[in-house]
Amino acid sequence: MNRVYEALAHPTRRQIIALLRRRERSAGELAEHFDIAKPTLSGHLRLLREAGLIYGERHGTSIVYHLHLSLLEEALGALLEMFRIGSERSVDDD
Amino acid sequence: MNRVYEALAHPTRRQIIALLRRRERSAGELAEHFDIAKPTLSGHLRLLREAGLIYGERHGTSIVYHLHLSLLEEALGALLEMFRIGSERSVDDD
DNA sequence: TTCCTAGTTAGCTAACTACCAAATTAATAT
DNA sequence: ATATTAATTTGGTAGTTAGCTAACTAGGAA
Repeated sequence: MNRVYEALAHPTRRQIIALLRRRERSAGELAEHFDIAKPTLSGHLRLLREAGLIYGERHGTSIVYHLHLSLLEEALGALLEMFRIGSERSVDDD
Repeated sequence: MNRVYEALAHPTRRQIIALLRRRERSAGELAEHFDIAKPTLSGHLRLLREAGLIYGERHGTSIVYHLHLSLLEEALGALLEMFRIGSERSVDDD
């Protein structure tokens, strides 16, 4: 879970997620949206992959990345739950 | 906004938020929950303060921290919006 | 004033992160 | 087998973060 929060901590990675939210894209397509070197982007993709937020499928020479939407929803749900937004505060506990 | 995500990236800071979600606490009370040196905790509090997620009020010698719930909700709302969970993907755009 | 408690700031080290260039792997085509 | 294209891994540097101890500041009490 911690990895998810860490993954979200970088603007580039949040934008990658936003882009994949619209549709799947190859690493090269994603690269066109950023002014950073390929290895740097590849590193961000690896981090997002390790956090379980995306996964890649090789199609010929290129690798197409997809968003693991279910996991993202789960993460956000956990976030909401953690802060218990909308629920009452308990009075008696530590 | 970026500061909010960065603030959420550390487990200790998320736990501080969770604790303050239940009720306000002084820095010292918070410290009891963690096995870290006071200055380290103070640093986390400063970071959360700079992200706008908490604020402190001095009461005598101690400083009582409160959660800025509205800002946290706003941040989570932005997160949901960013990923547009529940909405349709557009077909025509980049 | 002096002392005590609560917190923060300063200064430092160790560990980590972001980044790039160069080398490497993988798939396909010639 | 060789070449081409796409992407990742490796190796290195610069900057950042988390943690500590020691020193400092703020408020209240003796």
